[in-house]
Amino acid sequence: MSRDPSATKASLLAAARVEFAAHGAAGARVDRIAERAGVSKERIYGYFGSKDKLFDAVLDEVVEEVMEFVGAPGKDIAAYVRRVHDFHQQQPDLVRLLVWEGMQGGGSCPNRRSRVEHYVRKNQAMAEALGLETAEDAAPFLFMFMAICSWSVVVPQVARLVLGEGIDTEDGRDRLRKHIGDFAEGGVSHVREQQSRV
Amino acid sequence: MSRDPSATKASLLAAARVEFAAHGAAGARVDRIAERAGVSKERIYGYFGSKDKLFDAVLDEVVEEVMEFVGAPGKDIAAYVRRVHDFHQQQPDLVRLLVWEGMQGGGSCPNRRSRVEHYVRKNQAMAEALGLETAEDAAPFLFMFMAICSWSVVVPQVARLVLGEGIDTEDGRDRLRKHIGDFAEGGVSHVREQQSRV
DNA sequence: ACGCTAGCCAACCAACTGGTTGGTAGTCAA
DNA sequence: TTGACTACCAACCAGTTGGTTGGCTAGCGT
Repeated sequence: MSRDPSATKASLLAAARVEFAAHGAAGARVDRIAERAGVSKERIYGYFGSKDKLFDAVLDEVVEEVMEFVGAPGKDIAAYVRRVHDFHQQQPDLVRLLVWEGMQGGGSCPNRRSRVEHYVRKNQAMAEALGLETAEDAAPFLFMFMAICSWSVVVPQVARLVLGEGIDTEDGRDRLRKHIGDFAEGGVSHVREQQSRV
Repeated sequence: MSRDPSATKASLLAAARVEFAAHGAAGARVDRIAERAGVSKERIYGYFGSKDKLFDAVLDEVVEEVMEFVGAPGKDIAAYVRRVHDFHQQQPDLVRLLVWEGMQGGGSCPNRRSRVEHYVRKNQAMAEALGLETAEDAAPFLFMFMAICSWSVVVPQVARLVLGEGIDTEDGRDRLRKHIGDFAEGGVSHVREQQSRV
């Protein structure tokens, strides 16, 4: 074969990402990953040590990636939220990986350091956009945004049940998109009002 | 043994609920369910036919249950949302089962009929509480509420990362609780403003 | 040219999976 | 009591799993 370690590793990582996003760490099959990568599964153990460590590596990579893709929030918070929503809709991998991790994981969190750092930066950007003093003040907003932007990829069946078959249409998706943006905007301004009233 | 079919069935159902909520349909182990129920696993096949059908039965039961537990929304929408949030926090089973279903399921939705009915009723109650004309208008709000109320049980690791270790404390949870209620309230009023402006 | 290291794989393994089977024993009607 | 029916279980089965092993070979330094 091509005998190119870094290419093999990358191929494995890419295949693992598809598999893990689809089935989670527990449901993923090592053989399928190897097959999709066009490599012997032994290489997984050679390079990553174990299935779980491979999962961590994939998550790391994706989290890193998202930093580049979604720009910083601006003044128009509804637009930003709509952008995030679009991103998750088109590229559900990140959300799915995070949800798998949250649902299957035993509470331990690999790569804590770098991930905390990542969110601190996001919170700071958010604080600036919202005109808040500290990153901690912005955190709950970021969390809410993630929730409303991700929900329809996490429980698509519930979306169909609650919102009707309409979400499978262009028009239905647009309506939800708009709703999410406006909802977020209203949520932010109202919470800020409440807080400043103190 | 006790030789009481309905009791055996109930025991199996209860054990399955714990197992499925913890690991999902795919990750659940039939042997563990049987063992926890104190019954031979053959009974699962005798009563329910298959692992997947047992999952559906559990989901049915839980969805039915939640109808009783969470009361109807009133005028104070923030209070209602806080109540829902508390419910999910204390009893994560329903959310977890729905998320497993959404993440693992192939799009097919068992018991569609009764579930659609369930959400139609919820949407109607919501429409009434919010003073909206139709159930369809209320649906997106219900969906948003579910998202923000469930998110911290779906991705607890992200919650800890974004919001800081504080959420593991009484105080931190209270702050998030309040934030969610206010956020929802603001979201509702702002979206309604936008809509009436047309 | 030669040896040595590292990338790679086919074949293998023990453990575990969902699901089945043959048979035992309570229970109820006659 | 007998016979039939149903709840039940231990043992079993074939297929699959994550992970390992022994050996082959490409490519580099010498």
